[in-house]
Amino acid sequence: MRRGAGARFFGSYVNKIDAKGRLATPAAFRRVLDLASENVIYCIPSTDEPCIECGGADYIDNLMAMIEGLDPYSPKRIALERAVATQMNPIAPDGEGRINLPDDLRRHAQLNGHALFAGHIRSFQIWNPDVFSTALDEAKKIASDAKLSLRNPPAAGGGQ
Amino acid sequence: MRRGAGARFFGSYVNKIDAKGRLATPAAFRRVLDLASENVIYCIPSTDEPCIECGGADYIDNLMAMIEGLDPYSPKRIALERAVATQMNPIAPDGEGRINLPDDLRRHAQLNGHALFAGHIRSFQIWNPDVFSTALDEAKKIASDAKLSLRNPPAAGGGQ
DNA sequence: TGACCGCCCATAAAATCCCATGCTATCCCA
DNA sequence: TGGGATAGCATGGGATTTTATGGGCGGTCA
Repeated sequence: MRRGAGARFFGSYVNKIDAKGRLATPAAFRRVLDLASENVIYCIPSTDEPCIECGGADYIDNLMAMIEGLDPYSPKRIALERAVATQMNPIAPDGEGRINLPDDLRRHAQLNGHALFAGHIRSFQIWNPDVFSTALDEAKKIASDAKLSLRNPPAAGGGQ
Repeated sequence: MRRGAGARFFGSYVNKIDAKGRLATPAAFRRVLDLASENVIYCIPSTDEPCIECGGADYIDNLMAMIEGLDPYSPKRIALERAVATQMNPIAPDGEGRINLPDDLRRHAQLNGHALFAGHIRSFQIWNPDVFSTALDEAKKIASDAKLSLRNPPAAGGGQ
């Protein structure tokens, strides 16, 4: 099984939020996160959608690198730093890989009894399952158009 | 050079789904997948047909390269990630090369007792055998016309 | 003092590992 | 060329491990 740099978040999983507010992260995602080396999941409310964006150490490293590529005192950079850093929640899962989301995150994603984990390759998102299903339908429509404009990357084999 | 870079999925095979839901992948396909280097088969429900699209590491690498070429937060990319990544299932075959398909995939392909593996050159598909036979008849009809639009590939540089 | 959090253990269901078994195709040697 | 030996393959089933979930307990901080 490929690990670390090459590992990706795939698939979607629905888990229960128990009476104590705990939510088990899917085992497949835990393996990608590599919690053994750093027991933290970084969670931030999406600015555009009612969901929570999550990732591990390399997700946050990549995000920081993109921001730090901007000019040090540009308004854009300062705004991004503020918007991202203040909203970011590093959450440590318990021994069984469960997390306890803060109230504001839970409210932002409209979570109640169950939560859906959606793999987004280098990150994953947490959704209310019902809200997600409509978002997925939307995405499929856009994707079926977008697919037609995808091109084979140079030097790669066939496939489409 | 990756072993199996030139290998292709040819032929069709019908295997049984046993009482535990396990399904043996044809040995010929296993060799193409090169499970020795990464024991995963990537499976996604086809958007257009009642079947499951499957491939190995290079299949997914190619797909991901197309998506990751887009800007990180562009709506198109997010839609593609959602439509593709959340529907993608990385499935690890057991010691005998058998896979256990999740319920949603099994339902999408209308699988019950037996499953048909259909080679598609760089990927393969899993079908209900009965459904496949009508799809094959359709394809044969279209193919006899489509052949006329085939052209010779450029002589130089193309191969690998 | 009381809500909450981190830590520990329990459990049932599901996934996975490991070994066994016929059957078939292939190989090898006379 | 023929026929026995051998290896590969799809399939079956018991044993083991993983995983999601539930609950208890002590500390801590307001």
